Amino acid sequence: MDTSAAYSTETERRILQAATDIFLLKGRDGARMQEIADKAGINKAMLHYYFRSKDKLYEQVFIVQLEQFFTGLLDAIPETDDVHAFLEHFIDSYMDSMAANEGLVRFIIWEIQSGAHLMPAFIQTMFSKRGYRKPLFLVKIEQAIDKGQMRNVEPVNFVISLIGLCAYPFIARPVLEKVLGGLSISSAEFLAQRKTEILQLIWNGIRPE
Amino acid sequence: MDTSAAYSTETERRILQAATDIFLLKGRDGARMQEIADKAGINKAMLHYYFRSKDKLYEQVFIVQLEQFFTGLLDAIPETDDVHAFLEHFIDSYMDSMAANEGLVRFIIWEIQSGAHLMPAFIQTMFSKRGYRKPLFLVKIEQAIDKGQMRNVEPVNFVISLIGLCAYPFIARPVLEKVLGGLSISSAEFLAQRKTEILQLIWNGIRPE
DNA sequence: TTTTGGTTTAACCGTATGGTTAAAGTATTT
DNA sequence: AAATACTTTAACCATACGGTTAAACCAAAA
Repeated sequence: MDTSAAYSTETERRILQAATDIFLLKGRDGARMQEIADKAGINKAMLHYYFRSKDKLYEQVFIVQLEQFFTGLLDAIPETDDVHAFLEHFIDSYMDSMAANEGLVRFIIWEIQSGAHLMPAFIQTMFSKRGYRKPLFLVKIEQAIDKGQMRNVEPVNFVISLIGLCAYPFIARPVLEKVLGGLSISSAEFLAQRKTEILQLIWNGIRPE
Repeated sequence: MDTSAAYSTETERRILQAATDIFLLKGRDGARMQEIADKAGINKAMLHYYFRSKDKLYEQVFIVQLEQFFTGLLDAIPETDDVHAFLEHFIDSYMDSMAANEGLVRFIIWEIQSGAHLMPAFIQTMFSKRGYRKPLFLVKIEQAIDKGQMRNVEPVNFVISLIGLCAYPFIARPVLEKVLGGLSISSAEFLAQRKTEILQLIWNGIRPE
């Protein structure tokens, strides 16, 4: 994953890139400043010179990564009013996004399990950058219910269900791949099958009575 | 959570109990041997005397905890042949179990994200203790499909969906509780609502065509 | 050319940590 | 009671780690 976007000096960029690689692989506690420095090919003191502390460096990496991920996610919410097409498109791009970012998924889950302490700051950053708009997703659901296009589900719970169905295989990836021997969650075959199974389950599950 | 079951000496039991508390709370890397010793009220050297190393101690805690969790889970698979009742019962007991073991969920997720390296050893332990039997869950699904009680879903994917729908709120708990301000995932109200939403979604979703 | 200010390096520091050890304590056996 | 084997303790050890510092380096300003 490329993080070099807007960071001024070459050194700063190399640090952030190396820190990203290491933090995604080993987590906050598992990562070592020396290892990051080595990977960046610079002196360890530079890490502190540019980012002050391990915590601050981690926070930077976290914010950049999460921003990229959520930006991709929000941009993937399609505009169509057709419920089936909407679901199909969302499931498709959300799962592709997770399949392509194994390290990032692990990173986010780690952070969440540690209490998601950086989340509020991140949410604020996102809001200030994109401007607040009422969650498009919930609006779409309410509209679809009003139009009788879907059953009267509880919108928030429905979003949790949809995300859960898509995300769970990636969260549980290491166990699943061990238990289901040989199967690869990111393989084209599994992904395709999973996508259609989710779509069918949801589509039948919300069909108006 | 009580872990004292079959451990011989008082000291051994106290160590394991303290280690469980600390590991569930702070994870493998975050936990300190000294802290565990203090909590157990014994000398740090005892940890190594009885469990050799931090890794070995962690492994013991992990196996005991996971065994308790999965035993509870397997015992919760109801015997009924009625699909709706089966689903209702499973969702109910699975979610109650997760709601009551916040620390354990975090612990398992941590371990999974670290690569689930202890899983194979654990699975072997479980098999040797309970004897191998073909997963009851999959058998039930195949039977229900044969009898025309549910749509022709892909069984493994269906299990992943069901588990994902139940587990996701607990996995994402810290974010959800922050984003949905004030809401408590373990509250009776949310749990009840979530259970019925899952059951409805699944039940409608697998209805034969 | 000298000065200045940012950048980089190697060496160093204090501390926390997992782990060890030798000796003391305690129960059990002979 | 003496010997033996197990248990517990306090002190200690080596190392790894995050972080600091003083000096060197280097480019641009004066």
